[in-house]
Amino acid sequence: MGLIDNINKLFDHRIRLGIMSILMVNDDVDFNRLKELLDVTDGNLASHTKTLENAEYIKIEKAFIGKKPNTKYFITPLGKQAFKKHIDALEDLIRNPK
Amino acid sequence: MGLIDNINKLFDHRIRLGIMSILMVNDDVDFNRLKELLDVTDGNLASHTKTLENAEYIKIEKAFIGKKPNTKYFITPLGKQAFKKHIDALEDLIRNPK
DNA sequence: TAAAGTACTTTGAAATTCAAAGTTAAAATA
DNA sequence: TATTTTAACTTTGAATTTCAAAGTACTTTA
Repeated sequence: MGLIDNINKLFDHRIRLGIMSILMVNDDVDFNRLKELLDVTDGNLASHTKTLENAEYIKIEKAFIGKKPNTKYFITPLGKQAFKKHIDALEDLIRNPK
Repeated sequence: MGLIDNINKLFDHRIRLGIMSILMVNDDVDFNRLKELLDVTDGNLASHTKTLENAEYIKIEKAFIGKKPNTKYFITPLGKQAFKKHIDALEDLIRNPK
């Protein structure tokens, strides 16, 4: 087994890493806020959130705030767990690469 | 400026992350040892080391050990600096994503 | 009713990744 | 001496990923 096997491929990507990091510490974040924090285009953000959603690492909630449609993202328990494991693997790799 | 701008794209990739982590704590590591630690194919390892070499993050040294050719990899000061910066950005992102 | 905003989905091209096969040169073996 | 093996790649080509831009559907505001 290689050293990097516990590093989650889904989190190899900076944008997805950013999304997860943000969702780890914020109960909910909406589309535009994520877009602004990460400085990405709509389509790009949408495809990365979808990737994380397919893995059931995040979930989506749509609602109207006043008159405007609003989409919020949440991290799931599975996502939280996977992310923690990834961070642990990262720390391990960096501190302990034999 | 987005949250993830200080994350180095070259280190997004698990194999390159692994190579750098290993070279951060080992003065020199040879091709076969890297291959074994990371559990990758020859061609795959060669292309990732080349990517890091092109960025001048690592350097190569060829010699014969006894009768056998041997290739050693080292991290450069630039690479060390870039990697530290990346790790700091990662920590920042994870602890502080606003 | 026309224009603008939200949150996408689709598209298509470019970039990246990978294993496998091929290469080169030296070393060991027969 | 001829053949095989080993190290460390390079090349190839296919699959996958990434991305911005364009398109979509619905809603609100002017």
